[in-house]
Amino acid sequence: MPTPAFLPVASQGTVKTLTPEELKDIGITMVLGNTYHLYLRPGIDTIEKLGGLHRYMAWDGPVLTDSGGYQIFSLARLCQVTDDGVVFRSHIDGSEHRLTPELVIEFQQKLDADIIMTLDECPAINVSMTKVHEAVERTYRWAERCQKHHQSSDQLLFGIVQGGVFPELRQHSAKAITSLDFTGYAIGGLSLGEPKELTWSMVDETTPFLPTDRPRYLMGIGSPEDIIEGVSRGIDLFDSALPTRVARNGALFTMQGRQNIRKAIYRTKERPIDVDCDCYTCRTFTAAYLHHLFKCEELLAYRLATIHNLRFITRLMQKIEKAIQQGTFTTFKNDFLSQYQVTDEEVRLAQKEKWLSLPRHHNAVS
RNA sequence: GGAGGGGUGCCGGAGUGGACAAUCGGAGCAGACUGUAAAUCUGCCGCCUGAAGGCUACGUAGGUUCGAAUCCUACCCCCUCCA
Repeated sequence: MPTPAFLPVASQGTVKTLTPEELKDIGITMVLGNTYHLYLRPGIDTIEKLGGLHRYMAWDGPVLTDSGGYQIFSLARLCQVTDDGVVFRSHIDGSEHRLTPELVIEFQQKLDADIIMTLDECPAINVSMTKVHEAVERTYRWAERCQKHHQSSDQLLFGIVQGGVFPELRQHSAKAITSLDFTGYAIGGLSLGEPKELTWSMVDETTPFLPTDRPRYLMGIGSPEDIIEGVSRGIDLFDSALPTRVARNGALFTMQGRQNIRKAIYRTKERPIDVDCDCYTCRTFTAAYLHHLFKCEELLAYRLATIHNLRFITRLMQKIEKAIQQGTFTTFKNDFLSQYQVTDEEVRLAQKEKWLSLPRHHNAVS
């Protein structure tokens, strides 16, 4: 069973604001690139000519590239999905492009990533069961084509399970995708706005169908509390833009939960943002100084905050690993979650209300 | 001494008889962010209140009017120009 790992997002060939050296110091082992973004800019061939993504971004650790399936969802206005593939308009200049399962495999080969993903269709969370069903079927057919087209033996190809918030579709997709022989299996299409309980129940619908001897990758999950939940459900790999994005917006992870460094109470706080943390930021600067940098929109603020949040996550992963080895994971989980006070009840209910108010044809929540 | 311009909420700055507690910025305060079109977005922001509602407000003091930040009179202060 592999050690649980978190991959920071480096869509454009960079974990925003950090150098590879800093990532190493923080303890990051693998990063996530994005085929869609790198295809549009600078272009897959450009990166290939320059020696592949590792050399291009000066990162000698492993790289996992996402296929661009998520962008079909997040840039839906610019995309049109057919059985053949996706026709989309560039969000940069409006030019038209086409992505197919085969092209996506070729692109990722040219990028020379270590782990690559099949092209999947990731529908928005509030679409009808019929549409999600279509997406599940298409994702399966695309997975088949990706696998057929995948020749390189030194690149690991992962398949992706879809199914929205519908238990039967999750199961169906999991069975279908695992009928194909992939090195690892990902659970996609979650954490798109649905309530947490639903996210986890969908994970629980899926995992029983995944082979126990292959890594399981929960895509797009990356808050501290969610990583712990995921690990407790047998997930090995996580990625998310959350730790880094949230950092740039002033939200910092601490053992007592997420804290907004721009809050007035930090103006004069002489201690580091998280006294338990060993990151460069916490070793060197007071919360008051960080607060000031954020207020002034100084560029250093974003770097220091990103360093801290990523270090918080890598330390969390280390603690998780240790707890698993010692057989004390459940205790660790309970201790962590009780200390790391997640969103309060009021906020949770507001989120649920928001979710219930979303337009949909079939409501998966009873 | 004369001529002209101006004084609006924490700041800048609209408004120039009713739809104004007052556009819009900024600052301030709080919240969100999960396979990154994000150094982004949202809310609050005179006082009292959870809200309904009420109260006090546009330099000061009077006045005109059903009604004034907006019109009139006087005064105070600031800026520019001429002596």
